[in-house]
Amino acid sequence: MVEIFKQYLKEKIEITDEEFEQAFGNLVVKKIIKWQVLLRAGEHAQHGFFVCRGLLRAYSLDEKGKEHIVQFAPENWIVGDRNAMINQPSIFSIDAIEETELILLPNNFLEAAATQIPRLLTMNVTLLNNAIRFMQKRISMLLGATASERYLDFLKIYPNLTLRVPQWMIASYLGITPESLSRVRKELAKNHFRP
Amino acid sequence: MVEIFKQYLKEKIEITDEEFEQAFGNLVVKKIIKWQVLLRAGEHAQHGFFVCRGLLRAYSLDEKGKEHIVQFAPENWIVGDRNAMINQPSIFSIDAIEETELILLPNNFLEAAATQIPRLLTMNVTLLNNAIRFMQKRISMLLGATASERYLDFLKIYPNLTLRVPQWMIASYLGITPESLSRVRKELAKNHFRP
DNA sequence: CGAGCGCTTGATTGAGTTCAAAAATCGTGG
DNA sequence: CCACGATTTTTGAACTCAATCAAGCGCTCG
Repeated sequence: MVEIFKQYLKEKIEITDEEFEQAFGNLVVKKIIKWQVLLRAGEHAQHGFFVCRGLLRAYSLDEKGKEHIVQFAPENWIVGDRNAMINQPSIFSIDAIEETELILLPNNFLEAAATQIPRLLTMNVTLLNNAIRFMQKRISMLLGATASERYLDFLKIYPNLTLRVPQWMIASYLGITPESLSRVRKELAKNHFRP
Repeated sequence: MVEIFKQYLKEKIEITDEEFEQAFGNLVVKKIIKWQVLLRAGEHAQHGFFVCRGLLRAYSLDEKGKEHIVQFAPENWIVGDRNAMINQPSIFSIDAIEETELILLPNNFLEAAATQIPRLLTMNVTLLNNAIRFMQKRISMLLGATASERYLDFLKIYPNLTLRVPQWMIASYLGITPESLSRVRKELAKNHFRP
């Protein structure tokens, strides 16, 4: 499993096997079952998570008790709570949609590892920038797109998740009801759309 | 004007006047008039901007030609395009809602200055994390909140912008029509709400 | 095998949009 | 400083997309 993370890093930055060992020798791999909770809103996160196999989701509850899925994290995604960095409770929860194998990334693991491999800092900034651009796109979409546009956008971003995520969760990610999503899909099917 | 930026930095990190001079001696201050454009979507951004006085907005256009305001940047806010970091064209435009005095922050100015003051890197990461949390909150809101909830949220985030930003722009930020915002305000006023 | 969950479908409702036009505010030149 | 034209905001009426409520179907897993 750690191999997968090494591969991921190698795509982002040049890193030798020796360097990897040196900086990430003691990574902890964790295997969790479906629906297992990794982080509960209000708690202080101890780790971020790199997904080797499986599927996680990050979601928040609004005052009305409604779930809003902020992000899915399939293979090769990192998900975690940014508030941990400034010692604040998490605003969202994280749990597993499938049985998942993941690597625990302690809150400041990148900063720590960077004492050995300074260019990890650059990578960290790149990752953060990516996250920001991703969210800016999402905001633009939520501001303007109709239900079916949102669904098409979801398909683009997470091409192979359609069958792995239950529809009511996709609906929650899109900010529409499961009923609406069902109708959107029906409409698209009628117009010969192939997912 | 540079004084304001120095003050801003001092609140974020311990920095002496000497250090500031050393790292930021050659900052460029720019004064722009109302409606002047600083960055056009599709261009490659050269700078981010720190607002000393005035008010900027970042907005994108969707395929239907509709404007979506991603962010306002009043005094002491930094706004810029993250795509510049990875040499990609900007997805949004930035212009001035008021006559504005700002400081140009060249794309890698923080990394450059960090050669002199390493703890600037930490600050950079903190800023990025803040941006992410801000956007996560915004996404949660857009997924679930009604028009009037959105407006109340806007008032909380930008308390003193109500009179400085035309209503049609606030509406664009909230993802509703100006007409709807007008009705929301009417309704709130009826219920003795004081802005 | 049946209880429960997820998905679909239908009918109804409602929040917000659209279109139109009046009222208020702003800004600019005389 | 005022007046006029343009822009912004408000108001009204009709409409639309998606939400809600409700019921039925099909699957799975206990």
